[in-house]
Amino acid sequence: MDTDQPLLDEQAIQIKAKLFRGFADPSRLMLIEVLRNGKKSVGELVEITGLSQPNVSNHLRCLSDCDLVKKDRNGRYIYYSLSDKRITTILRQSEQLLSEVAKGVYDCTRYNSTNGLEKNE
Amino acid sequence: MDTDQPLLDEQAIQIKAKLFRGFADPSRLMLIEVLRNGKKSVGELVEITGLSQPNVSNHLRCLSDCDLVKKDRNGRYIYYSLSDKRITTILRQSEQLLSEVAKGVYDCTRYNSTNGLEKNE
DNA sequence: ATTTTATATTATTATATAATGATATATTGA
DNA sequence: TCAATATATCATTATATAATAATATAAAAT
Repeated sequence: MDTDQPLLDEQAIQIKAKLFRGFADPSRLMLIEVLRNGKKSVGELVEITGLSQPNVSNHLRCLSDCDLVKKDRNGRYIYYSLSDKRITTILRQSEQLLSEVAKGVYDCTRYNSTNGLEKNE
Repeated sequence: MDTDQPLLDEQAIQIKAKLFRGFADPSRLMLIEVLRNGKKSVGELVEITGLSQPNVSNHLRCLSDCDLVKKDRNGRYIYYSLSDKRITTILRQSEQLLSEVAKGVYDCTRYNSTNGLEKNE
């Protein structure tokens, strides 16, 4: 057994996991997916996603803190957009991966969140 | 305001978010990172990561259910390895993205898990 | 200045899930 | 068969975090 592997950089792991958590929530991911089509105001995001306004706002703040989206105020509207096109690349590649492993992921019971996709009307 | 966007495919979002949750936990991500260097038995993974054996086993089951890793029994040992090289690609691209947004992610306070990196001795 | 509209914040509650401890199930060899 | 080793399962507990409701702030228009 080879226990003398180069040590794992725990900080690097932590931060990478944290990055993925940005994509790992259905509501946040939905917002990101919508933003792939170009910038949107908070109100538009609320309408399109059906999420509540505070919920959208909270997730946007999270994504913005993580520099995954950037904001751009125009009058009373604040337009959000993806900060980096690598985000799109990662999403595209995940879709390709999913085309292989979708069934397994679908059936996976360890986590099975049903949050985030209820309408608010 | 354009509310007549093509409807979001909620099932697709759910499953994609679920895929990312595979990568979103430090312990699981650590296992995946180790497996980037080639297949390892459960015992080796326990040693290398410092996680407890049941914890490793649980996470491996999760990853295996999701078809992100595959198992290969050899005598009493079960060797795990990454199932698809797209996983490596996604990880590499996330590293690139992180090189841009690392500070934001690091500072992000919305989620701040400190789990998963304690030793078990 | 007040009202209206757009967005953000905050405290609270509920839920998902990670870690642990105890135990069970292989597999091999004596 | 029994002991030893390797891995898996399961119930429990603890924690992280998503959603909500209520409220606050900011900008523009009247």
